[in-house]
Parts: sequence; C-alpha cells; structure tokens
Amino acid sequence: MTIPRLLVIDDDAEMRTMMIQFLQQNGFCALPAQSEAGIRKHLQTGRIDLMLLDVMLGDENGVKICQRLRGEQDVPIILVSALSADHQRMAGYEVGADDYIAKPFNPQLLLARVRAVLRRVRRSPSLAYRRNTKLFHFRGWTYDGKKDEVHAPDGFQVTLSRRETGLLRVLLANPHIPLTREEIAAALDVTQEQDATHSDTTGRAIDVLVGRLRSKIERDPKDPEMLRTERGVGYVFGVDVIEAEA
Amino acid sequence: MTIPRLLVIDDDAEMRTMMIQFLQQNGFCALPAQSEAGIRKHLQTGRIDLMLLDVMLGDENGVKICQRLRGEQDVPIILVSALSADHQRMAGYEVGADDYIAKPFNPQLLLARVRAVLRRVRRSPSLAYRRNTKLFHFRGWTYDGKKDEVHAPDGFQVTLSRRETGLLRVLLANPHIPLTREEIAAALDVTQEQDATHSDTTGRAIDVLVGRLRSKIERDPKDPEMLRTERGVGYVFGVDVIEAEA
DNA sequence: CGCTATCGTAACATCGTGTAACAAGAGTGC
DNA sequence: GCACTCTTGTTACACGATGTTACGATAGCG
Repeated sequence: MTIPRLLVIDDDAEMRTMMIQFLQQNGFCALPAQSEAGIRKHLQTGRIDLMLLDVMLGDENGVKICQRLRGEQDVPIILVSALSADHQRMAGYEVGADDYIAKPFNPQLLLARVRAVLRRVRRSPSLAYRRNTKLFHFRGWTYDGKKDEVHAPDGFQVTLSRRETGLLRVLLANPHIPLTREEIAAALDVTQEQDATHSDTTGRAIDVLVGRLRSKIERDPKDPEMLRTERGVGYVFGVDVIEAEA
Repeated sequence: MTIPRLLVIDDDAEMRTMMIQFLQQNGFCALPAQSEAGIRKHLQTGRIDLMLLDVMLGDENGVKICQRLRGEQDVPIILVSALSADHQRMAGYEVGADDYIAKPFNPQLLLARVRAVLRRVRRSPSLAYRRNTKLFHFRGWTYDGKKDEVHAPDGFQVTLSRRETGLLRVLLANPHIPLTREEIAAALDVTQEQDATHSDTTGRAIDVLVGRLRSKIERDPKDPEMLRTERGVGYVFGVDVIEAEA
C-alpha cells in the first residue's frame, strides 16, 4: 500500500507540529488542520486514511465534528483529548470514533494504536478509502453523486429529490449497519444546521422518506432487497457497495 | 441483523462469568473459553465475531495466542489485561490486537470499545461476519437462513416471521437438548434490551410462539414430530440436524 | 377416579411499520 | 400577484407480528 495519509487536527500549534513531525519520522504522511472547514477541504481534495482529532478545539467540538462526519463518511477517526473520564471516552465511542486516546500520551503508544486501526481498515478494501468518489455500484444499480441520479439495471433512470439523495448517501456510508430513525435524521440534518426538535413521538418522516426512496430504487417496493427494515430498530442497507472514481 | 458472537477467554471463572453475563445483557451472544484449544474449537465450529482475550492465562499467554491466531485468521481481538504499562500495551498492539483494555475496567467502556471494533469490522464485507446464510436439513425439511424460508419435503414452502425464525435458530443450535422457556426467551431476547423479569408465571409467550411455529413446520401440529414438549421442563427439537454452508 | 399442575390455543390487545391522502412551503413562469 | 409543480412533513388508517389472557384439555400422581 501507499504511505498512509493522516490528518492531525489540533488548535494548539505546538502540539500539532510535534505530532506531525513524530508521525512523519515514523513513515506516515501527516497533514495539519485546525477546523471543521479545514477537515472537509482535505477530505474533498485528497485521500485521508485516518484522522487524529482533538476534542477541545476552541469554539468547536471534536466529538460533534466526529458525529457529523460519521453520517457522511467512513473515514477512521481517533479522538485525542485531555478529557479522560469514562463518560467522556464513551461519548467519543458513541459518535463513532475508532479509538480514544487521553492526553498526555506516550507517542509510541499512539503509533501502535494508529497502526492497529489502519490494520483493521486495510482489510475492508472496498470501503476503506471512501472520500469524494462520485459513483457507486450495487446490484447492477448505479448512483451518480454528481447528478443525483440513480440508474436502474435495465437502463431506466430516476431522479431523486434532495432529501432522498441525502438518505441514500447516509445508507451508502453505512452498508450492513442498522440505523435508527434518530441516527438517520441526525445525519440528514447535518446540512440544515441545528434543529433539536428530535422528539420522535409522532415523527414518521423517516418512514415516509424510506418508503419514497424504496418506490424509486427497489425493484419490488413491497419486498425490498436493499433498503430493509429492522423491526424495532430502524433500517439497514443490506447490500455490498462497490465504489469507483467518477 | 445477526447478533454478534463474542468469545470471552479468561482463566478466572468469576471474571469470565461476569463479563459474559454483562455482554449478554447488552445484546451480545457471549461464549466462554479458557485455553487456546478451546478458542480454536470455537473458531472452527462456529462463527466468532470478536474475541476478548485475557493476557495472563495461567501457563498460557494471551499475547502469544493472539500472535499465533493473527498468522492464520483475521478474527478481531481485544486484549484484556491487568498489565497496563505502556510497553505491555504496545506489545499487544504489535502482535495485531485491535484494542487493549486494562483491568479493572468500566464495563460500559468495554462495551463502547467492543462496539467500536465491531463497527469497523462490519464495514468489511469480506470478513466472516456475514456467514449467516446457513442451510439446515432435517428429515427432508430444509431451512434457508438467508430467506427465512422453510421448505417441506413435499416441496411446499412457508415463510417464518422474525420471532419464529429466531426460535427455529435456537432449536437448530440445540438439537436433542431440552430447553426451558427461560433459556429460549433469553436466547431470543438477546436482541432486545434488558428487563430480566421475563420469568413470570404468566409469561406464556414462548408457548404461543412454539404453537405458531408448529402450525407452520409440523405436518400434524397436534402430534408434533420435531418440536416436542418436555413436560415440566420445556421443549426439545428431537431431530438430527445437518448443517451446510449456503 | 379425581386432583392439580401444566400445556395448547383461540381470542383479544398492543405495537411497529407501510402508505395513501392531505397540507404546507419553495420554486417557477406568466 | 397568481397558478402550477415539486418537495416534504403530518396524519390517519390498515395490517401483520407478537404478547396476554382465559379456558379447556391432558398427563401425572395419589
């Protein structure tokens, strides 16, 4: 494999530089970032194999950033933080972090844990390096992220609405992983900023949305092959996704 | 979704039992093992999604075991150990462990880290994780684990509900072994959350469920051949089961 | 033979999901 | 402004899956 490209996000310049130098000395390509905007820029423009994300970033919050990214991407994330209490660690794991390292840390141990995560990631060849790719194939279907169009196996073509596109994106980012309605809603609301009205007593919006997407991409919406229901839990995209360059 | 199957290896029986109970209460299938031989048996005979491997195992050594297994298999391994020095942790990561947790640990944190590793692993379609498409044969009957369909000897075919499927799976896993209602309920409730007050006198859910399954798979539900009642005990699946990969 | 614990199951209650129908914007062309 | 279309959330109803209850049947036992 090529040299792993790591993104180091920390608002403390000294810390950032130290980590980057150390990682580079140990054979990695390490790049700096300071904000969510910077992260997104890197994710869009270049391959990132793993992120080392500080939790306390001035007015931003690493945990929140991690949560938002998880809804869209599958990039491995190791949270780094001076907050080492159990509930703080658990919050990190809950939003999808792959590991959580407390500051101050032994550099050698950081290295070992980075390698452990990369080792695991490298074994999922089709999904490891998802980034700004535009084309997905699954079961003869093709999704063109640029035009938001889905092409059916027989050449028929459907157009998805914005919300349907968002749902499909979330699903593509999490194949085989059951997602609750709350998780789906949270991932979709990333684009629309904060909106804490997640009280889900009457909220059937996700169900309806799923139904609409099914009616467009499933051969038989009554007996869905791809977008399946996990009763009492939520929905799963139970199909292997193969990704290609646009 | 398939329930993750964890293997807990610890030579301290009390610790082992505690971990297994806790994991089971949190929706996992947890199985015990004590030695490398026991581990290999489990890996050969059944699917194991993750191993929690104690480092100090009497005269055996978890790190060594991890190293040997890594050379052969890709099963995710979390090392658990009272040895928490940095060099000991690093030794664990170096032999291919996915994580290293120091004893004593916060059970909730263990849970979070188990989930983090499984999350990462589950995105790899190549792993043994989804080898749940088994075929079973018994007395001319066939059970297709993928479609949840049961084919009768005469070619007739029935579809099982989720709960019925779960019951059949439990039975197929324990042929000729009488199971109490509590055992069946526990095996089925792994997906649901806690609420261990299921052993009520009024709880006839299992009986009804058995009846419904009988009405679907028994030729004469009034005189069941396969799913028999063990009066005062529970139910037995009194038929030889042949298992095959799909 | 009767007693009692246990089991089978029909009938009902409850819950989660699918979806049609409606309503409320948002955008567009005139 | 107005009419039209497209999108999206809400509501209501239907339906299937599953748990609960009640009552009759039955096995085991004295």
